Amino acid sequence: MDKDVRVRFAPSPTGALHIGGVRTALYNYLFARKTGGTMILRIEDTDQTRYVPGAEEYIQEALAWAGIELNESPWTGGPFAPYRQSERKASYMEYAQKLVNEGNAYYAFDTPEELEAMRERLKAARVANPQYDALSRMQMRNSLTMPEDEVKARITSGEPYVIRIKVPRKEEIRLNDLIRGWVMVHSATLDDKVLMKSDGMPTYHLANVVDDYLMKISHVIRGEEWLPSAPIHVLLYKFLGWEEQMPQFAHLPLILKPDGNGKLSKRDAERHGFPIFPLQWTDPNGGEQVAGFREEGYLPDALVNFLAFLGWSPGSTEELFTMPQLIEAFSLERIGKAGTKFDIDKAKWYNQQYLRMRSDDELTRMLQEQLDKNEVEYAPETARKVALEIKERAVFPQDLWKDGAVYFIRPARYDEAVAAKKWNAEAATIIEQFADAVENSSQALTAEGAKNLLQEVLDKNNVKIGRVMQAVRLALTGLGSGPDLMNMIEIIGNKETAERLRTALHQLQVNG
RNA sequence: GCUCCGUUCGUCUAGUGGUUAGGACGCCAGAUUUUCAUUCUGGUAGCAGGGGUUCGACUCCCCUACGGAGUACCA
Repeated sequence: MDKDVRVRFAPSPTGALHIGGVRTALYNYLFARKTGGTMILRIEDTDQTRYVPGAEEYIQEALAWAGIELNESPWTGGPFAPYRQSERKASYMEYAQKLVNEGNAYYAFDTPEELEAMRERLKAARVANPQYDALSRMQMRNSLTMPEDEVKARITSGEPYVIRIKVPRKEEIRLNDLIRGWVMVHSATLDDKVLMKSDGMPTYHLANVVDDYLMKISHVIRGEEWLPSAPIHVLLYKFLGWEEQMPQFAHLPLILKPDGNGKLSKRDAERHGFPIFPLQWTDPNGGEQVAGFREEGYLPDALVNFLAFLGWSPGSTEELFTMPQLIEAFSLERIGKAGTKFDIDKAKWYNQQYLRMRSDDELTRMLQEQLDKNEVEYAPETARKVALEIKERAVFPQDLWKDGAVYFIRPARYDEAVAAKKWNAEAATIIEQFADAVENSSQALTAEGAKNLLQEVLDKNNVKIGRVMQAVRLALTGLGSGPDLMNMIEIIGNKETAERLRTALHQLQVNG
C-alpha cells in the first residue's frame, strides 16, 4: 500500500541558501506536486552556534522567488508544527532516552581532549579506522564502562555528557536508495555518532530521523553528501522500532565546479564571475555582499529550468520546461548518478530563451524600470517600441537598457575606430543631404519612408548603400553596431534624427 | 588512510546486448543582414583502461585508474 507522499526540504539557517540547496528543494517540490503529495520545509537549527540572523527570511524569499511553494513550514504552519527543530527540542531527549534504556545508546563523558587523545592513540597504533566505535568505546569514559550509580551521580551533579548511538559490532546495514540502488555498509566501519549534544540539543542524525518519523515523511530527497551517514539513520529507525515507517531515500548527485573537480563553492563562482546564491546576500557579521541570480538578471523560470536539468532529464530532446511541465515530466528514476558540473553558459542560454518569451508588456516594463533607474525621460510608447526592437538580442533585462540607451540618449562621443574607417567625404555628403531631406519631410518618417528617402539621396549621388550605412549608424548612435537603423529613425522621429545627423557632421573630421 | 558513491563529445545529457552512438550549450564555418546580435544550415568532438560473459557489448560481471563525498558534541 502506498503511503501519501510527504517530502521535506530541511535547510539549516547558517547563511544564504546555496544554489545546490535550491535544486534539492526543487526536486522535492517537483516530486511532491507530481505525486499529489505534500511539500514541507523544516528548519534544522540544532546548532545554535552557527545560527545566522536573516538566513531564514532569505530561504523563505528565495524559494518564493523560484516558485517553490510550501504546504507546511514555519511560516505557513501545518498539522505537524512546529517546523523549527529548536522549537521541538523537548521531544528529542525522550527518544534518546528510549535508545539508552533499550541498550542502543549510551552516555559518554569524554572531553574533547580525551577524544583527541583517543584518536591519536589509535592512529599511532596504526588502526585502520580510528574512531569511537565497538573497538574503542570500552576504553572510554561512558555508561558502558562505569558503574551505574557513578553514571547517575555524574549526570545529577550536572557534569556535561552526550548520548552516543551504540553501533552493533558486526552487522550488514543495507539501504535501497531510489537513485543508486542497494547500498551496503558494514557496521564496523561506522562510528558511535553523537545523538544528543552536551547542550541538550540533538545532532542532525537523531533530529532528522525523529522528525521525519513524526512528520510522516515518505521520501527523503537530499544531497549525496548524506549518503555516508544514511546507514546510521537506518540503524536509528530500526532501534526506534520504526522500520516499517522508514522513508525511502534518494541521494542526489552533487553540483560540481565548472573546471577541475570538487563541490561548487562560493569562491569558484566569484572566480568565474557568476552567482551561486539565488538572491543577493549580505553577511550580517562581516557585511560582505555576494551576488544573487535574481539581481544579476536571471529570470526565476529560466533558473528553475536550468537547475532541473542539472542532474535530471526528461528523456526527450525538449529542453524548455515551465514549472507545470517540469512537474508533469518529473520522476526520481530519471535523476542521474554522477556529479554535475555547473555550466553558466547554459544558464545564460536559458535566460535568453525565457526573456524573449516574455510578453511585450513585461518587456516594456523591464526596460522602463531600467530607464527610471537611470533617470531617463521617455514616452511609454517609445519604451515599448525600443523594448521590442532589442528583445532578440538581450540575454538579461538589463541588456534592454544597455542596447536601448541610444534611442533615448544622444551619442556623447563617437567610436574612433569606426569613424576612422567609415567616416569620409562621401558619407558626409550623403548624410548632409539626408539630414536636409529628413528635415524637409512633411510627415513622420516610417522605417520604410526613411529608407526610401535615403535611397533617393544615394541614387542622386550614385552611391551604394553599403558604403554609407555604417557612417549613418555612427552619426546616429556613436557606435559601430546595433539594431536596425531605419526602425530607429522611425522610433526617435524626424527631428531627433536630423539633429543627430547635424551634430555628427559638426563633430566628426573628414579624413581621406 | 578508511568507508561509500560515481565515470558517454569541453559541458549538460539520450541510450537498459545488435544504433552511421542522438540532442542541447559552447566552439568553428557558411548563408541572411545596413553593422553586431538574432535566425537558418553545416561542422568539430565522446562510450577512462584491462579482463571476462555472449554469436555480438556503451549497455551485464570483475579488476585497475581517475574523480567525488564522508570520516566533528556542523548540518
